[in-house]
Amino acid sequence: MLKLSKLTDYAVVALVRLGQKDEVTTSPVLSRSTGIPEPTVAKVLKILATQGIVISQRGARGGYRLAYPLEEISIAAVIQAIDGPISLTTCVDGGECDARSTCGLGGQWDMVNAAIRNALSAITLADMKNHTVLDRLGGLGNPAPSMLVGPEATA
Amino acid sequence: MLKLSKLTDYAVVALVRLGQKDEVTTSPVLSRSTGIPEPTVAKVLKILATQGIVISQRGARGGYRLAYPLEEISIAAVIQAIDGPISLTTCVDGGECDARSTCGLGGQWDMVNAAIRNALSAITLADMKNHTVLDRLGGLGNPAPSMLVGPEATA
DNA sequence: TTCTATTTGGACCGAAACAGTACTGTTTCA
DNA sequence: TGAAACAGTACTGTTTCGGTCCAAATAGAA
Ligand code: FES
Ligand code: FES
Repeated sequence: MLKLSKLTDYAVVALVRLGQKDEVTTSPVLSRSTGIPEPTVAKVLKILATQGIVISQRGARGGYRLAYPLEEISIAAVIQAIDGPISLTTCVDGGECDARSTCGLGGQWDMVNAAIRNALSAITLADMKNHTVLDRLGGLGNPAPSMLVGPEATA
Repeated sequence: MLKLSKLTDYAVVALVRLGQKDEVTTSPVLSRSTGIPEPTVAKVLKILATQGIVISQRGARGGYRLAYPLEEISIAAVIQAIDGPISLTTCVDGGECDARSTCGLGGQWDMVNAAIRNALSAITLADMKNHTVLDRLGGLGNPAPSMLVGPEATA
């Protein structure tokens, strides 16, 4: 469905919430303030900690805090942290593709990947919080001439 | 992993191949010329047919042909046909999200979705075939200030 | 006209990835 | 020393995905 995992969704919510106070916050507290079930938010935070996006403080009175200001954390970074690398297709770089020899459109996918990566890298968590995405980008990048073909395919 | 399904990958390959001859082609033929396993390419074509991207002709001497020229079929359209709608998160439009009330960043995801949709809509199958993506877009849209934060997260 | 070869159409099934949960161990502060 | 909080791992149920199989339809030949 080309949708990012629910975990990533939660991660963004949690991170934005974290960025609102500049102090360590525990998983239970974050769970209550975000509405995300506690075990889940804990898992997400753990992953983000290993990826260096949040800094953890163990022990009593411990918790998590952002490793960078919201302005410096891009959506792409969060997605990569949770879901792994952003490569749309299997046939990139060292990827294996059954049809490699006959396919014809060799590494064209890399271009598509780059396009998406760029789109996601241009949006920061601060933008998510402040609703300023359009401003910063000056209008969502390239015009995009409608969806083309668009067999309304909304099914 | 934010990767699109292998089926979509195959779909693009098959469609580009289809666009090279302006005549009906059968699944077995396409399978041989693309290297994609026959049952799989058949399935892909079937889906594309229901979505109106290719036109099917049943019976003996039947096969498939493109419903539009390659220039008018965007990557986004193909993805939507195979993988369903492009909505990165569960909490869009009518989507359900557990944390709706407390999350704070209401419909901000819609913006992200739009960004991706635009990036994908700007690339057509003809671009894939001719390697002219960069030309048409004048440089992949917005600069994208590095990945930001980029905890190399390539794991 | 009938029959058959050919090709698409739709249903089915097994495998893999994902989300969520639970438990145990380690660290820190009061 | 004890409680609080994170770290890591392992397990389980569910969903999605990739692949296979059989039935309906059409064109052409007999
Ligand atoms: S689609 Fe994989 S090599 Fe072309
Ligand atoms: S993340 Fe779902 S409503 Fe905000």
